[in-house]
Amino acid sequence: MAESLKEKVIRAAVDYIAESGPDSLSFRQIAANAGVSHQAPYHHFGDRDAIFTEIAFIGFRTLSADLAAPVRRDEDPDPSIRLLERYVNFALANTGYFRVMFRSDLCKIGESPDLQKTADSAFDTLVGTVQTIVGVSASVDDIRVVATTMWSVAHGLATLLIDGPLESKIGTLSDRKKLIRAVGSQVLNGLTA
Amino acid sequence: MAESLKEKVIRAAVDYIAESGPDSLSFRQIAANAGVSHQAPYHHFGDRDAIFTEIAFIGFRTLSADLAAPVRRDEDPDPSIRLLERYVNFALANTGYFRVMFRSDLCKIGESPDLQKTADSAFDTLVGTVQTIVGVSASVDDIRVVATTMWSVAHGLATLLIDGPLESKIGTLSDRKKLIRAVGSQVLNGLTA
DNA sequence: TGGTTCATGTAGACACTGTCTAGTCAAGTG
DNA sequence: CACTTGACTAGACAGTGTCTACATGAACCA
Repeated sequence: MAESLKEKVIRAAVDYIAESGPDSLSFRQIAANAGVSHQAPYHHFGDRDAIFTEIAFIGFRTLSADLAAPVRRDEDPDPSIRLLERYVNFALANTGYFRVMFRSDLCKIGESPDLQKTADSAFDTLVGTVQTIVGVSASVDDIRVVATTMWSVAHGLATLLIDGPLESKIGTLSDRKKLIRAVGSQVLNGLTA
Repeated sequence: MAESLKEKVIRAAVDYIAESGPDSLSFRQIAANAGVSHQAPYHHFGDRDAIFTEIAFIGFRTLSADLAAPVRRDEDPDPSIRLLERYVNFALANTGYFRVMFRSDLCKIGESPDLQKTADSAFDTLVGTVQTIVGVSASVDDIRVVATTMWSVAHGLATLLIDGPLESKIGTLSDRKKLIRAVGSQVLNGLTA
């Protein structure tokens, strides 16, 4: 089946966002590139925000699936490092989605129940992984703190890698895979202490 | 001395960005609010990007000063928790600046030597603090990894707090000061292990 | 079969935006 | 005095999101 206009628009938008950010994204330009009138996309998305909501939705669904996927052979055996790696790799491989997912001005998570549910499920996957790390006997507060720590590290590392300032500062250690694992084992020390 | 138009424009822009993000910021609106023609601000800033560059510049200068400030009595005695607290507090108290500083599409750090220098100095302050934590005997690679970890945690925590999804997930622990210190001591475990 | 509905598209208009260009006006300077 | 300079106004332009009206063709049903 041929790609529908809706899919075409999303793909073009995500590609553009990964390249140049969401701000200068022009609906009309995308429509023109697709060889279609400037109003055609509006039949699939109510307004400009709706496309960002859709992009965030797909993004959270993909992230959730990535985090919950079965362990592959080439991944780190430690679950917390693996979690960090998967989160950062998702962000780097899906920058167009990632850039939108956490921009509260672009997609109002609270206003779309579907989006809210998908975002929650991604977070639940993360909490579930954390639970296997700290053990079932841990208190609710402990789990929350560990989950927040893990999420912060992963999100911060991903953001800093994507938005640039990190790579240029870190220098020789900028081999990403090595850097991610080094940071992961650093944090891991704290979790198991 | 009365506030100049340039200062007025920056303050209005930062206030707006903290409230609604940088995307929908309108130069013309700000000019109108200041009771001035739509072209007046352009006399102080070459184009739309120039104001973001200026905002980022002030932001990095402030962050650098905050991180390097002498220890106050009400702050945590542990230097790494204090670093985390200061970084996150800066982001929460200066959201308008923070939102711009790490948006590579808004302010091209590399294109402005002044901005580059200020951003570097903020990072150097961070690395300096890390050095006092891990000790002078640590290897360069170790310092880099620890600095990256600290920066990632701080940046991720700040971003997640500002952009929303964290507060609603963490629930009872959402008292920010407590949360920040809990995450800090979690990571601290890893650094000192 | 013929009429209706509906998804999917086109086209024109509107207000708003950043930016370009030209012009105004007062303060300072030789 | 003439001239420059800094700070501002004003008009025009193309590009944008959005509103509205209209076209078309497939699906559905009496």
